[in-house]
Amino acid sequence: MDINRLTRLSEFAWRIEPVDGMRVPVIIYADEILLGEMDEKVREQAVNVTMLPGIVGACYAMPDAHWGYGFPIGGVAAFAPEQGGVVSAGGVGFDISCGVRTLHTGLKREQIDPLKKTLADALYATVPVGVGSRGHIRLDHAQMEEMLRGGAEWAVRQGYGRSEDLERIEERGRMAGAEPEAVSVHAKERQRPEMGTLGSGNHYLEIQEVGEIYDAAIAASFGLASGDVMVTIHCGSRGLGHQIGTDYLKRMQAAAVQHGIVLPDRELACAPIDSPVGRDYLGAMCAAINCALANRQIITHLTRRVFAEILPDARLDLLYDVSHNTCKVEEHLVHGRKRQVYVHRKGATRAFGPGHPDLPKAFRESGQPVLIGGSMGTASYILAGTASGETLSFASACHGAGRAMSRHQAVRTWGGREVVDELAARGIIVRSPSWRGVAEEAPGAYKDVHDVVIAADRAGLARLVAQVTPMACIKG
DNA sequence: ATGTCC
Repeated sequence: MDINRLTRLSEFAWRIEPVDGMRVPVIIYADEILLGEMDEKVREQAVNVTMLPGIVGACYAMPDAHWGYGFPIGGVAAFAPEQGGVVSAGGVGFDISCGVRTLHTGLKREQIDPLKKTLADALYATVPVGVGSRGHIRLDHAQMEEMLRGGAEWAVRQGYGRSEDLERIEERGRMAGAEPEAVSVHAKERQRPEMGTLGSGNHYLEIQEVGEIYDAAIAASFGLASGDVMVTIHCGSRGLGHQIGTDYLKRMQAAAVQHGIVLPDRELACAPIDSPVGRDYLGAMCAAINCALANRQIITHLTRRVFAEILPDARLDLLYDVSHNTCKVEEHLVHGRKRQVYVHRKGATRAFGPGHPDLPKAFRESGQPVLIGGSMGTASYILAGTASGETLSFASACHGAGRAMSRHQAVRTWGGREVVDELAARGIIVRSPSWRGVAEEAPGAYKDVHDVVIAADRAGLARLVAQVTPMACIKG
């Protein structure tokens, strides 16, 4: 990105003034190097978003931002319904409520190391992974409706997990406002065989070791110490969320025309929050959030079953579960006044700071855990929400490394077998049904996640707490 | 991300 087109606010913040149809500014959080590597498309897309009706504050880009469908991935934008604010399917993303949850095994590296291969094989055999992977659960119509309304709370009721898990999930495991009737029959049919499956692309299940600690007090309050072994699950709402995205994109294109909304880009299709299509989408999207929460809950249950057989002492207590593709109604300060706004976070993690009333007691002092997944074979990071994030980004932070190279380019550059061998030489076991998938996800195809989280920390979006490094990765 | 093109 051309740095000369931006006004520098600080070492880690850049601004584009609102001109030519922009209703609010764009603010990008990144250091000069990350900004230099960022695609011009991020600037163009963020500028386009500021032209949508009812946008408030600014359109924000996180340090891991890259080119997405309509909205940049790593983008945050909030809209006010009383100002004709809109909701956009492209502003949430196709993998609705894709997210990350991290579990504490309660074990140290030395206890896991001799059984790493056994665990990787057993997890790979138990958790369905890959394109079109199918699970063992088949929900009938009534169960599907209950799942879409109940989320992880429903999953726990079905025996997939523990009631104490729910405290450690955004929305306490159940997103209010879900309307299963706003979800097409086709979307539900696609989801029927896919409950409890990991999917493909950047989704994974990883065994990780806590490495460096950056904030000792918060790490201790999260129960993290160097050498501890964690399990992280990264996946979303599978076919259901994707189909909802497809269904509503079409309806929103018509709705935008009908409501006279001028779209700078067709991909920004949207509908007023207070309109039939807008309300239906929000109901369907909340149902997809519940689907993703239930999905991660079932995979957690499968993971615990595997550990119970191999390492019966493993606790696998849930640290936290975050979603990074959502639109949520939240109260935020807009020009110094508290207002209810619809915050789109696409490839951006909610990062509520200390004292936020929606956080469970365990995180009232520290701020919520912000889980940042790296690429396969690189570190992941655990951060904590800050008070400053509220005014900087509607309490949002980055979500991952962000691609530096297209999938196509990655496949031309590496072979899957080569990537697996290289990682094995570094002690990282990879199990995947797809060599191509592994090549697409080669660590070199991603930006350096370390630079991304440093930028997020220095910009004040979230506070660095701990680094975790991979031991074994089950890859879709 | 995705029954990687209805």
